[in-house]
Amino acid sequence: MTPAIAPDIAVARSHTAKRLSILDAAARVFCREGFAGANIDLIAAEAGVSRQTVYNHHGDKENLLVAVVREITERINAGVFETLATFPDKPIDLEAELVEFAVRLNQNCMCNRDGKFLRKLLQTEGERYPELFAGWREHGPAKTWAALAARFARLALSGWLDLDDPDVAARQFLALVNADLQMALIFGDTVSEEQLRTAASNAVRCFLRAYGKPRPV
Amino acid sequence: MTPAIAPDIAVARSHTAKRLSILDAAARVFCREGFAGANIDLIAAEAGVSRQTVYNHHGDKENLLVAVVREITERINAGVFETLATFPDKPIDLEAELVEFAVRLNQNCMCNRDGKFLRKLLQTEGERYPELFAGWREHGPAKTWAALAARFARLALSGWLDLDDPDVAARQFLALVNADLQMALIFGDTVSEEQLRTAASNAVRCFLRAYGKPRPV
DNA sequence: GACGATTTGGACAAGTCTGTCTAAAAAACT
DNA sequence: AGTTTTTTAGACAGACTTGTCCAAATCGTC
Repeated sequence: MTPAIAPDIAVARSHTAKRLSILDAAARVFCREGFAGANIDLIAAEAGVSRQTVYNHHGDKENLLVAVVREITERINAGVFETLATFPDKPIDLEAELVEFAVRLNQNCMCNRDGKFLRKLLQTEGERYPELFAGWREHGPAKTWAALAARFARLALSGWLDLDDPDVAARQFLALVNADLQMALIFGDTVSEEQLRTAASNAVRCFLRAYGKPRPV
Repeated sequence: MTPAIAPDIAVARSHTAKRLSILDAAARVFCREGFAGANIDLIAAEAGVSRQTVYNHHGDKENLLVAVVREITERINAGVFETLATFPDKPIDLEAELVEFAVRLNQNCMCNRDGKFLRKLLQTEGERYPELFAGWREHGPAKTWAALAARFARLALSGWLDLDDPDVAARQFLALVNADLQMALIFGDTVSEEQLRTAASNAVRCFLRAYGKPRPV
């Protein structure tokens, strides 16, 4: 078996490596130059691959965009899921733990490279290829909001929070967390961890002033 | 005098009309297709003008982008300034008046066509032409935040609010107001006034739960 | 009706980009 | 070592853009 499987794996490894390299370069270039301005020769060069190879792997330029979006969406969803699992369901110090959670959320989902790429691609090409992003639209933020809302609802039930509408609260939490980062995100600046922590801290303080309750027994 | 001025005015009127028509069409096309994808023939057609006229007015394609950004930035700044003047400095019913203010702010500044254009152009071309948007960056949102913060500080002084940091509160207010509109804004959907009002209402309720005080005497 | 400025439509060269094709080279497999 | 698959480099046609040029047409004014 091994002699039959090993080559497949080897092929798959190099094949996949090139595939990822191309998707990576394509994401960078699409993001930097926009779809129309993206040059396939440049993508190939940045991927360290010949142009023909790009065409071999993904056919069309439009097809390449589809593949890029699919790839990034999957990575982001994984990151969101992973981070949501670290939500402080049974907190000791709710404020501190929410701040840490917010920092993780931003680092893993919004502020990393994938987040920046997806956000920009959405803005740039979202209207032109609505069907491309329709999936993300429903499975991405909507799912995130719902999951976060469920966590907040639980905290409300166990007496930590006083909420009317957990869905609204979840959206507001995310909005507050990004309040101080708007400019940096729009301009694609890199955000230092200190900025991230300050932003999260401000956000959580406001959130808990609005919805917090004294620590339950 | 009139015989000397009248023709100038008439010329200026038609000249200005065409100029605005071109800038308008250019904004639409740049926004839809990105800088690289924007076609000058298309801009001319949408402006109802010949291509040569576009070149007569603005010379270069890059120059045209500069003119578009300048024009839109000015319009937006005017809208922000005008709306800020309607801030409820001496409220009777603070919650209701803040909601109305938030709705106006979104209608006049964030959610109208100019706001959408500028936001998208910034995302698309902000990194490529940083000097182009540097002015906006400092004079736009920074000024808005500061002005709004000053209004909130006044409300705190007169006993309506309990604030640590008016600047943070101002950013949070704006973030909250947009919390429910994120998706629509990213995808360029049109936002109904009802959505706007609900969003503003949720935002103000949260904001006042965090920072509000019982009505002062 | 004549004049001056602006606008128009179309032609044009120069450049860029996509997507295909080829034959040669490299890599992987048996 | 021999075979098969993938990759490469380069040439190529076709299409599309930008920016310029020019002669004809249009417009508002005198």
